[in-house]
Amino acid sequence: MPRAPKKSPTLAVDNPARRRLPILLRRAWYGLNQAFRRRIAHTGVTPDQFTALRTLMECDPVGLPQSELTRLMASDPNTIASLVERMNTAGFVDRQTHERDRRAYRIKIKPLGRKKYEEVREIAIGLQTEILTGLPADRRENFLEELARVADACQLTAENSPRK
Amino acid sequence: MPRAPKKSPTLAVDNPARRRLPILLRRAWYGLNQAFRRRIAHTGVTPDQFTALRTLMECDPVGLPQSELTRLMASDPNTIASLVERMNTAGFVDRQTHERDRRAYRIKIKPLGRKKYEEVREIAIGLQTEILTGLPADRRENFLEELARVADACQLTAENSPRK
DNA sequence: CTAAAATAATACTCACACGTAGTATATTCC
DNA sequence: GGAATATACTACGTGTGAGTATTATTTTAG
Repeated sequence: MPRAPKKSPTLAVDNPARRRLPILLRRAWYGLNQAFRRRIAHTGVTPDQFTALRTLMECDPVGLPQSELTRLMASDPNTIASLVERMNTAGFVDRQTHERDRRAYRIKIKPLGRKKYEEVREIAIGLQTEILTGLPADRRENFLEELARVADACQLTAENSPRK
Repeated sequence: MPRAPKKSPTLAVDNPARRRLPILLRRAWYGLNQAFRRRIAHTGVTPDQFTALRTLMECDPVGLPQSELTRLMASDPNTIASLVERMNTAGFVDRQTHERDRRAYRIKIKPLGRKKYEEVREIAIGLQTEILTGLPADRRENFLEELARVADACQLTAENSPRK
């Protein structure tokens, strides 16, 4: 027996008539990042630097090893190395040799970094709130839950797609 | 009269205990992009180049002005200029002066570009399918619909956050 | 205990996001 | 029709993402 006809004819997942995950993710991320960058440009902090500051503020009792910061930011050791270097130059963080592992650094946020974080955080909260008004209030938590699942899947797939 | 207690106490929208949109979007986009880059590295095409190829394939009767490509990719004129230059050097596209506006270019996809597009497209479809299995099948369309709303809101907010 | 493997970071490279400033061409307004 | 304005693009600089290769140190295996 043939399958029952579907409500919509079967289209390839990349058919322009359909909603496509990569395109939507790209547009959402670029838009959010761009809006954020513009709104915080006057503070001298970039979006990625804010991510690092937030990570340090939330996880920092005595500072984080650079490798741990890399992991928490779902980023790359090279990227974080230069990011931390700029933030060190800017006086946002302090970079000391790790006390038990002399290969490693321990990154600590400095008072100026805390001050910048608090300043930018207000703007970040406003922006996130503004964006989420695009969804009905009773859909938001569920949407974020599903987005978290997709994010997990993306990260897992990246880890399972080796460099070669 | 005080407000009735809520099921969960009210947390700031950026409280680490909550799901946060910027963090999830960042993780999803970086993961997806990284997985895609690794899987197509052997073709010599980058994720952004594939986005350009797709845009040209889907909208191209006689080629697109560079500014139109910029708009469709939700990107920046400078970024697209260098992207197109690399793709021109690689032989994926052709860049001619626009026939009616001598300031502008007309970007056309070349046979090699089409071939690369078809090759990478298969991988892109596989990846997108793989990621979406992280969501129950009956949730996918709705999720994409809501993500599209969020993407719209992000893009709109970016446009309304002027450079200065 | 020493050789091999794993780990933390760096250096160099390219791709790309995007800001500012400048050039060339089009359009508009008086 | 000529000046002001708008548009399409380029040149150049900074910040960031990420791959390869290399160095220093730690851990592990034999």
